[in-house]
Amino acid sequence: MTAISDVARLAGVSKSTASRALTGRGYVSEETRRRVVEAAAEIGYIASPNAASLVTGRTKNVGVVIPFINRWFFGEVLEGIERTLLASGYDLTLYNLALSGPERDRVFDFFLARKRVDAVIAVGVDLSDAEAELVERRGKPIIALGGTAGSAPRLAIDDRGAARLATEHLIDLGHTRIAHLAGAGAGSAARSVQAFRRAGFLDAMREAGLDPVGGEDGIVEAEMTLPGGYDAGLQLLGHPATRPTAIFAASDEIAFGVMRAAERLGLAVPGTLSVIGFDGHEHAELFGLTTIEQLPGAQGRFAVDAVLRLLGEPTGDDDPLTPDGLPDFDRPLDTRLVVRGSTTAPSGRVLAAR
Amino acid sequence: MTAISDVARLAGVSKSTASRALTGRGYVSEETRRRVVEAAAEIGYIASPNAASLVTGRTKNVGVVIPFINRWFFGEVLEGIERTLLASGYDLTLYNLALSGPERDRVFDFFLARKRVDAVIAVGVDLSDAEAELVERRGKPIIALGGTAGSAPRLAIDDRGAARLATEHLIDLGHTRIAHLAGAGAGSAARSVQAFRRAGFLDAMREAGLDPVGGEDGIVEAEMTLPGGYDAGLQLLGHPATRPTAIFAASDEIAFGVMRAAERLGLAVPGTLSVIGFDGHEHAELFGLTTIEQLPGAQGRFAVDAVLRLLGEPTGDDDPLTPDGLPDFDRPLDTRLVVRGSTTAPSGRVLAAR
DNA sequence: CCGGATTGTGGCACCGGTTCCACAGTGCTC
DNA sequence: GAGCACTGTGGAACCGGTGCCACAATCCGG
Repeated sequence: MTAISDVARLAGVSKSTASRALTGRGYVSEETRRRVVEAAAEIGYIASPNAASLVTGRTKNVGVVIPFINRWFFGEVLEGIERTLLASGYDLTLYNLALSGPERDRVFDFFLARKRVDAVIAVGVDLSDAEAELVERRGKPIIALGGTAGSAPRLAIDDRGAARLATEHLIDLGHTRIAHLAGAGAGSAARSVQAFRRAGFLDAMREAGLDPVGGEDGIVEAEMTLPGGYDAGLQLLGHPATRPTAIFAASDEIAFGVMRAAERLGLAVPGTLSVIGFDGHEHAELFGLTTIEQLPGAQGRFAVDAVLRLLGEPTGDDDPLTPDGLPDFDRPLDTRLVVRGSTTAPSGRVLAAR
Repeated sequence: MTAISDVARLAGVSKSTASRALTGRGYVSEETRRRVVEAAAEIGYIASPNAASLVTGRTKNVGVVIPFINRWFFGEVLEGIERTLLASGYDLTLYNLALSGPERDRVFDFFLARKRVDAVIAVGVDLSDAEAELVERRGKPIIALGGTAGSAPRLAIDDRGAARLATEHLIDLGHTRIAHLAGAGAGSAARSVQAFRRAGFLDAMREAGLDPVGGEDGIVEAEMTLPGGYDAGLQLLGHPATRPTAIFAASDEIAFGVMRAAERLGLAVPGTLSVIGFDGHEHAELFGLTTIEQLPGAQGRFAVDAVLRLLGEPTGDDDPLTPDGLPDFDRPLDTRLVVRGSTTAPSGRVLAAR
């Protein structure tokens, strides 16, 4: 266990000079710095971040709260965050936060409130005001990515507008019997991504004067996974009489499940059924899925940039997004409609049947 | 910023007594403990892990090195690790380690060598002896899960034996024209999972006196992703003359890609082509994929248990795996063959064509 | 040539805990 | 009743750095 005092002794300087030489803060002559650095290398000195954090109050560590790891969107975000933090010399502490329950409270009380992280990035979760305040009161900024965290700055796409766009794409193609496979929870949690997408769907339908097809109140909920989409798809497509000619799925994973269900039922996509997804999943191209593309990896990087700026870290980015150097939290993140083979105009046969 | 001295003052005791009362170490009367705990709660005291780590040398933090996040197997492992660590009060610091390159060196030199983590779990990577030693020399145990880390203890399935079993399943069904879609790198990195699976395939083929079909030397390599399997599948299945009747894919994701390629080419699975995968992917059931199932989530928990034992942490597990309380690193982790609809006996037509 | 600014260095307190040691009181054994 | 183990508590050193302050030397402007 080599300490900085060992380095100092070997280099023939005081602890403070050694510290200045190694951190680059304060005045040190070039000659002295060289000697200290050499001494450190010679004995394999590695600074203790703990000791440094204790006095500086900075940990060079960012906490990431994320509800799922094994869903494509979240995995991409996490990868983007990880790479960017690493490049800036920050560690990433992962909290795979369940949506609710005692485990969740524990994460806040026991983990996040402690002084281990400098900031928190909350991905795709809705933190209550109390939860957010618990962290912020301790001087740690929070950035919400695709969710909310009390009144903390929020980076997100325009889910509602994009969902509306997706639905309008189907309407423009001539579909009138359109269903929405909403993400589970779209009805309950008012501010969730699922709820926004559902609202956007309803916006477009209402404006076009169309009634949603399927389900009890016109919308079927599905777990945001491929099997979830499959099950909901079987349910929705099971009865020929009430079958829609087009489906807007709340995520690409749901859409893949629907396509699988359609295949199982012998329904041709897009011949008999058009499907549009949401996310821009990496498999969307291979399966020819029309979708609303967003870029989760880039969003992760973006969130890290924002956090580092809040921490006053130089980001080396000489083109700040706004004059004050902070990103414009009001501007939604980029999305675009990518039209592929899974959507087309409704077939004459089906139109006639209607 | 409340410190333990504030708690001590409020409770009318000394710092040391407050510390003992809160950590539960050493003698404190029940009455005093109660007063201290109350005082702590009253002022919202939260201990600084930094300060504690500085003196105890323990960080209650485990580093996880993992090459991919967005591949099913790794995502599952990560989730399993995360939950288990959290339940034991440990933090998880994530290092999304690329397979090689300067970033990789940086992770070792800059991050892992520092004193931030108590131990390292290396998932699906092959750490060189030098890399492993760099960490172990600092007194931090390493556990390798499904990879290697110098001479560190290793938890893994029997990839070679399981691959052999998968291949034998195809042979038992009567297939003779069998191809293997190996994971990219199976040829180069000798100790990789891909290489073991490839070897197991060759074991079975050799024993049955069969020559592998397809590719230059009888094996086609694929990225271990769905698109990777799709591309390799198109290539392998493109020429009717050399087309195999069965494929053993090195991962389920490759297998899904192959099935998609077969669909594109109009080849029925399993009618014309049998496919067996490897991993037990959560979508395998939905797609009727025969596979070698392993349980990555459980493996992650298992690795954490092993690490906590190495750290001398009581795990509350009163049924240790071996008498010394450490898992049996020589016994391979569980796998089993799960037969579903994607494999069957070769059709007469194809047999005749041969 | 003098005085203030700048550069370079060492000493020391301090961050917030843990732990060792000393000491006092209590209960028990012989 | 002496001796000892055990319980309970406070004082102080210490973990490994950082940063403030004092001090010396050099530089530069007027």
